[in-house]
Amino acid sequence: MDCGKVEQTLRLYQIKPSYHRIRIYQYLLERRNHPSADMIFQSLVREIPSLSKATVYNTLHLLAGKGLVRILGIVDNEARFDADTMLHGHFLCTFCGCIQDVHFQGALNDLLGLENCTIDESHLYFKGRCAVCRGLEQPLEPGDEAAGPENSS
Amino acid sequence: MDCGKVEQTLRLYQIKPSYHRIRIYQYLLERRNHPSADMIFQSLVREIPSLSKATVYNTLHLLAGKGLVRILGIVDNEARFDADTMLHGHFLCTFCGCIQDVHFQGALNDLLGLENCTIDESHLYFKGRCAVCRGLEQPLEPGDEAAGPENSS
DNA sequence: CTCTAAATTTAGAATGATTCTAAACTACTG
DNA sequence: CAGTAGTTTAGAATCATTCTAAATTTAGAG
Ligand SMILES: [Mn+2]
Ligand SMILES: [Mn+2]
Ligand SMILES: [Zn+2]
Ligand SMILES: [Zn+2]
Repeated sequence: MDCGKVEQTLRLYQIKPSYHRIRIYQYLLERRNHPSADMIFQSLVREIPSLSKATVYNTLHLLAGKGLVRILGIVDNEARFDADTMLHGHFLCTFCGCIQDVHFQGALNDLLGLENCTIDESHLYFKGRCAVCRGLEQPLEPGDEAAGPENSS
Repeated sequence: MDCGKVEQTLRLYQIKPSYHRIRIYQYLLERRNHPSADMIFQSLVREIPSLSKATVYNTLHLLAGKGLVRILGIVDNEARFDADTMLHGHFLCTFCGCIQDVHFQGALNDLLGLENCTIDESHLYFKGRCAVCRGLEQPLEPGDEAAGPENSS
């Protein structure tokens, strides 16, 4: 992913493209892991030793507030982040911990009870056992970044 | 809600119906607030002064494990609990904090990418501003149990 | 009823993700 | 250079949840 392009996008969304912000957003765009704040921090701190975890949180919330990043509540006690803001769902394998994108066809025609509500966000989550983990007794050795099986889509 | 009926249901699900378990499950059945563990604890500890928060957590996880309760991840940093295990979605008003049930018509025909996965749980969440809070500058004074507007369904 | 073992409950400590705070640093302006 | 706003930092604070070990209750046997 081109760094200049990342910078442009940030500017487009009224975010001053500081070095840290570029690197954090770039990380999200390149790895489609749906990482936690700590996964981002651990990966980037190798190259940016001065990086603070507070900066990661600050930046992620800034990006989310501007609509560049979505916050997933699919895992207990830990936020996950996704630079893909198109409407799509997610599947969490409770065996290996991987999170896959789920695109769907068809739609919910009517949402009973929300007629007079304003909807800002929609989240569709599934949990279960992924294709790789089906039939396994032990989860596969997790990769460096806990990616689990590659997303097929 | 009849206490004997609650007891029966617990037994049906292989849960020994201790006094605390009955009261906690009964709370969930009567109030359809989608409460947090702490809301349950604060409400019940008035009548059961010896009640421990650990018991609330223990019981909720026991009930969830047996399929009598669903755990909602709709609110940041706090689990919410629902004794309604029928498939339905939820709407969180980010203004007043109420959580409403959302029943839907239509369905997702195909879930692309999950062909070889086992799905154990599905969650559909919406966030926005509820009918009562639309147009308000300040959220309504929250009720004792943070119920927000009554669920219309 | 009494005795034991298993199950349940309890208080409080520990955990861990996230948020807060105040200081240090950087980029820009004049 | 000096001043200001914006950014980053380390570490403390917060708070829901989990853990632990002891106390209590329950159920069954004698
Ligand atoms: Mn995604
Ligand atoms: Mn519900
Ligand atoms: Zn898996
Ligand atoms: Zn509301």
